[in-house]
Amino acid sequence: MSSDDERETAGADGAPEQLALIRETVRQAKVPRAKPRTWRGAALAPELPVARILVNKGALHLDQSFDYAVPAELDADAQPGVRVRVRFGAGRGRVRDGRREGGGLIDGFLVERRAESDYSGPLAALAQVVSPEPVLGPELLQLVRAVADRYAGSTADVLQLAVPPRNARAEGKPSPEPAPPPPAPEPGGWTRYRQGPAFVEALARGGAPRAVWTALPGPGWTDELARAVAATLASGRGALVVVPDGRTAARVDAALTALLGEGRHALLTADAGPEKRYAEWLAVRRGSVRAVVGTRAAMFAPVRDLGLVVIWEDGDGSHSEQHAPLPHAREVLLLRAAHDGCGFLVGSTSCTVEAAQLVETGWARPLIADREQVRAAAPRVRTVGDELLARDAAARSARLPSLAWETVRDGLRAGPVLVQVPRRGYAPRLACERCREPARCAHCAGPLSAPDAVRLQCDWCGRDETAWHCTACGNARLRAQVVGARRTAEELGRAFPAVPVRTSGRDHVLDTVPGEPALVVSTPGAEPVAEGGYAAALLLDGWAMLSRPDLRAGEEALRRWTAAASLVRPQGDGGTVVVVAEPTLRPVQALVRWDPVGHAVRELAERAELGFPPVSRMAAVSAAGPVLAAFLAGLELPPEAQVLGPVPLSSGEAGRGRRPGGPSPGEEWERALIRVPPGSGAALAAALKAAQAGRTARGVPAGEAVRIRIDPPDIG
DNA sequence: AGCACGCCGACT
DNA sequence: GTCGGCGTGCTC
Repeated sequence: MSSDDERETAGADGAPEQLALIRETVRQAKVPRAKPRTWRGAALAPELPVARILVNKGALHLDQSFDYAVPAELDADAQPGVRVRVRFGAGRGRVRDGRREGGGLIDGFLVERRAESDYSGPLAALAQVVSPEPVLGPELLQLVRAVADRYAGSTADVLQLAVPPRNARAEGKPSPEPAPPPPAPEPGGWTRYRQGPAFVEALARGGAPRAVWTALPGPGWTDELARAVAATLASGRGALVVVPDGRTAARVDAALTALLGEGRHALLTADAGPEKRYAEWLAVRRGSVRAVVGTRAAMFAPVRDLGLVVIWEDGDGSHSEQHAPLPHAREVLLLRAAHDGCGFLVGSTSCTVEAAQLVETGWARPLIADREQVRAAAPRVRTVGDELLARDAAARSARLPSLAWETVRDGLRAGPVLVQVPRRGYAPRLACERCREPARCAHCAGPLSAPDAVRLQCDWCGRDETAWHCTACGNARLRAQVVGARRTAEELGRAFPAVPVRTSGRDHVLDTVPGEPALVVSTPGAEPVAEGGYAAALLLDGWAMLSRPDLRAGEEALRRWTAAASLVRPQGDGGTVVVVAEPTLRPVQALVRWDPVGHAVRELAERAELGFPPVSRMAAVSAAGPVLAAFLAGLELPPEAQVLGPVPLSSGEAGRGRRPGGPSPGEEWERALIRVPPGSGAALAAALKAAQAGRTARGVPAGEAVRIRIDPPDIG
């Protein structure tokens, strides 16, 4: 029991308790718009005595709000957006001493004050206004609802992501005075892009340009990003930048500080403690800071009068929120841009299929550099196929082809050399033995797997494949692709004993390395920035990346290679990249040509042809077998929807850990995929949400949970 | 999720 | 008659 609870039960100053409701013996006949006049001797707020509350109870209802009466003494504080506590849940309540004892106190947000309630029953009173600080404004609430709809999730779940927990100390301190808008910046590095200066000028003029920015390799992008933010501020509006991790946030933060000085922007990352973080968030909400850079939780940051939203490196997996309903930062920012009519920028040295789609549909325009700019900024990229691996006698000790060997050796004379090695744990997938085309189901083009050594089965629709042959070359033999390159890197270190070896990986990530010769061994995404750029990079994880059972394997490999290669000096300064991968593969060729957009456009065309996301919208629904069958039977899907499966979920896929609502050990869970054509995504989400709401309204036994995942990432 | 209400069988 | 089994439904 909290101290608040005790205080109230004791009735010390007890105002809320005095206001307790007398249960009416006979329930009022259905009189709509009942006024909350069922109080005994308690004064209500004279104006707008009804408060609409979103209670913080996720599983209970998906969207519903509840009306409470506003006691006169809470009238002033009970403004829209404040945090409140209300009694909720005890059925119709026990009556004792002529007073109604409600359920426990739970947290909620006051979203509206009204004159009357639609609810016909007697209203309970607000128990407490936690603080008069309005934290949930109408724009943020609208966004929260839009995200909940987009992902077939509950408003309460999204609210938990969007509004940070309160910190009383941070709330007590006033935020700084807002700074006046800065002058519009010069275009700086944006002149390297054909439409770059126009984009920045449009922002400075108060316009809302939308663009997919394929950033040139090298360190220039942070300053360019800062200039886009500064231009937005110059127009008197706010800006929001979401980046994949704290390291990147720190780099953008530094660029903003260099351009704008201190105090004009907030840094919202998990690195700061709760008090600091909440203080920053409040400064944004109060309007004293107009620009934000942060990691994915910042996608909800309540920036005043939003003029620009930016997502950097939208292909990075950390842009997917880990909590229900698992929204993706790019999609949330798209919702914000659509609703607020603000500018939108997705930037990366690579290009996702989703970003390419934004351009193809005409919603956004490309911000790209001419080929000569690319040539001036990019390193030289060369490839080595694995057929050469073991043959080279000179490099046998490191099991490296001679080209890779020489590149490292030469690079080490000029500076640090980056070696990208795969992380462990990539699942191998089946591919054509001859040409390595991924094996796909003839019916739905889902990925094939071999549950036992004999049969072939589709992971999506569950059909057995009895006569597989490669659609690209006609071959009928498959192979499972497996790799292990970490040892190669270790041996590489031994092969250059005079050179320091530094590693950067999951548990120990380096920010930067000095410009002196060193071998820097890193897993993808953890590459340190080298002062002055790397002299060379060796990308050893080709097969591991391309063997992942994932639709995005090619795009993801290219993204990680491009990100690493972008840290290497330009070709003109001797920068060289060697990628150990089959030179004929599309992502490898795209890297050599430095053409991430071309790659994404081709992938997009292929996805369209096969009915894959993001051209179609997909949802994964999983539950125990019979529960799933009943759920699917009760769904009122749009007619164009196609249900694939269900198929049994392997225990690994079924759910990490034992989160509530997930399968318990030994339970047989299944998964169905539902796909709809472009334009029907909202209808699909609405159908799923309605079905889920129907179930949760009457409480669901623990074993009967149904998990819904819009845009499932793991559909192979 | 809790919790109360309600409609059934075995007790004083 | 009335105590209490848990099946159903509501929570402003």
